[in-house]
Amino acid sequence: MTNNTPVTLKFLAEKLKMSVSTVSKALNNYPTINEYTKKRVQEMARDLHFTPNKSAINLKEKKSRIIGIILPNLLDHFFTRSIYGVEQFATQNGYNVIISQSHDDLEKEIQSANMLLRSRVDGLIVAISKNTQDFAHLDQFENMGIPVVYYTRNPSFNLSCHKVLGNTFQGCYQATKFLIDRGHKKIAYLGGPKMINFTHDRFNGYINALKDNQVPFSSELVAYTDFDKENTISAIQNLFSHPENMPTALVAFKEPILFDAIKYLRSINHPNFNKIECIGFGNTSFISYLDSPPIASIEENPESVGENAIKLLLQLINKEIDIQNYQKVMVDCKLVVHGQ
Amino acid sequence: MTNNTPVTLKFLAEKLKMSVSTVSKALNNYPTINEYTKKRVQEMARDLHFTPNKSAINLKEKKSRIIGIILPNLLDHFFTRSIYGVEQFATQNGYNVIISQSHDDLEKEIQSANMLLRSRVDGLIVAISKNTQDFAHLDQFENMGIPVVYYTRNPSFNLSCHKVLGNTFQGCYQATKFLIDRGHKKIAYLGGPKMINFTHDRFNGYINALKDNQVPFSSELVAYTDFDKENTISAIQNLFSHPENMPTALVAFKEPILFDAIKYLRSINHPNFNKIECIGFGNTSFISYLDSPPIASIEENPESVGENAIKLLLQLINKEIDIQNYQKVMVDCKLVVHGQ
DNA sequence: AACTACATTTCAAACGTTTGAAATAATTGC
DNA sequence: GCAATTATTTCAAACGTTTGAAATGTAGTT
Repeated sequence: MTNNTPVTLKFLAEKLKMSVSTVSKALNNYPTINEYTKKRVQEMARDLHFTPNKSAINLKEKKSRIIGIILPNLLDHFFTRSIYGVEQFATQNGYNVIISQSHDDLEKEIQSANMLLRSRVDGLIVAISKNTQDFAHLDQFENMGIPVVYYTRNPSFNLSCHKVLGNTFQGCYQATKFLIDRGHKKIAYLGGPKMINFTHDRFNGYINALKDNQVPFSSELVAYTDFDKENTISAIQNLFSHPENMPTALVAFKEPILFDAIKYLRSINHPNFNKIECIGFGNTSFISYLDSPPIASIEENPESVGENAIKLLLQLINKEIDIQNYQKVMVDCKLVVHGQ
Repeated sequence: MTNNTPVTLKFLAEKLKMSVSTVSKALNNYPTINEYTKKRVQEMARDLHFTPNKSAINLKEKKSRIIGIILPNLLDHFFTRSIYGVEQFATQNGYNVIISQSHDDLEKEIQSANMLLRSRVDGLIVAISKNTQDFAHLDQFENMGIPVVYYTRNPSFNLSCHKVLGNTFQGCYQATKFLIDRGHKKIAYLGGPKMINFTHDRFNGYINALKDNQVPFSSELVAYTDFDKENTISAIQNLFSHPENMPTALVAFKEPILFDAIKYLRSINHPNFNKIECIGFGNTSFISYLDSPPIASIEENPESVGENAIKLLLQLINKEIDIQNYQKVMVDCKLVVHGQ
């Protein structure tokens, strides 16, 4: 049975023969309302399935209790796992979350931003697209007093924004150190696209681990790839083409690249294949299905990154931190060694 | 520079020394408004970064142009891919999407439903949790005239609801037929949790393919597992424990189960391991990294399932289809044969 | 009975938009 | 030059809620 008259406060008030404000206050448990009245109102509201209209409340309250998230896509487990952290904490604090994918396209990112602005989100969490150079569409939010927290992918050159990042330097340092401790001297580094901001941090983690442990650096042991397969293969070929600098270990920027590397080395029957120890960022369950799994993974703790982002955002929303007092939060990575 | 006075129609009106209604109509391109006036208003709106308040519009229009989606989780590629289809088509038609995860928990699903109801979504797309038996929280929507489309996971016993489903019978039939055509007589079937509604459809696809091709059926070739690893292993052990019914091929309910199966068979060095041909539902990019990949995958076309769901939902919202005229849409699977 | 004190309820305005009806201004025809 | 049209703008109510101020009701005190 479809109910035609929507159940509003007014409707309840008429049924109960009292004023709208009494009904409202009764439902919101105002101390000035008589207990018996409250009970009557709440019962009626329940029986008639009264559902408060959020639009009306938002309009009155001038806030939406909605957090917007913009991210490149939902196919990357890093992002979906990070959402888990955001959602969990947001829900606990009475906020809802609208997720919008940019598909790594600036135009789509702008659209998403505008729609979230119209929806008057109380705050925004964003991982920018590969192509975002101009930030007008995101600066709008701060101009309207709506806090923005950049997470993971962020405008690295810009210090005037809130950021929550994986400590990708530390992660890469740790991985490299781990390999050094296992006796490797020729550790290859396969980096990601240079335009992604933390590419350099990871490289620095690698370099510093070498330096701190007196392992000589060679540029022959470093190559970069975007996420394109062909590109990755040629980068690996490059890495393994210098006899005097033949890698015995590999640190890779991200999981799919790492898998491509492992697969390639296996396919060419590299003589020391089973000696080569690999580590990459990311730690999907799929690893357990590989026949030659990486020796360890750099777990980026996406849930924790998400949780830190929403925590910071809520502090900004609640003005516990001034919006101009720009914060930078680093979330450590954890080296997960895979069992045999 | 943070702007304190929010830019509203009223604010624009004062600046321009005209009435709020003129401003509103100018922005909405009413034919009765003078062209020059429109231009002035639109310029001012642009310059002052006027952003219409969606809550106010929703309240007035009595619709939100928001579609709600409830699904078990975002870690499953089927769901994230399906969202792509929904989002794409929704955006094209001026709708936004709020995604909510139930984490396969009924309590959380109820919470999600209530929050979407308060948000006055114009329609709901839902894949129910494993434990959803009672539908009161979802029936609310239809009672308020808000259409609901169940997709993938749905209340199978209930005919009075709109459904969009993968044609899982056809997918499984096709896969089984493919294996029969390759000469297999002993094809094992590894099914999923019995409480998921399409478990039976898949099994029927398997059975019917056997029947239609005069391949004798044996219950020794059938086993079930929930998604638990141990459970899966013991199911496989079971399948391969009958000498007179030793499988030479396998159809698996879903990808992780399939991978577990392949891994196990490899680990025990099954004598005919490289002869055993496997197929499973799902078609992730991981497959390319496996050393013993499945011979084919049953591609469920999640994007298409999502797109069909949102298309149907929009037709219901626009009353092109009566809400009581319950629809069932089936989306065919496609067998993707791997490798050379 | 009159007053105070307190408990409870109601009034009325506000949030930002839309839109049909009414008002006003500009143009045309004669 | 004035009525009749037509073009353009404004008025005012409505959407569903919240909330401080005002009004009303009740009980207690003298």
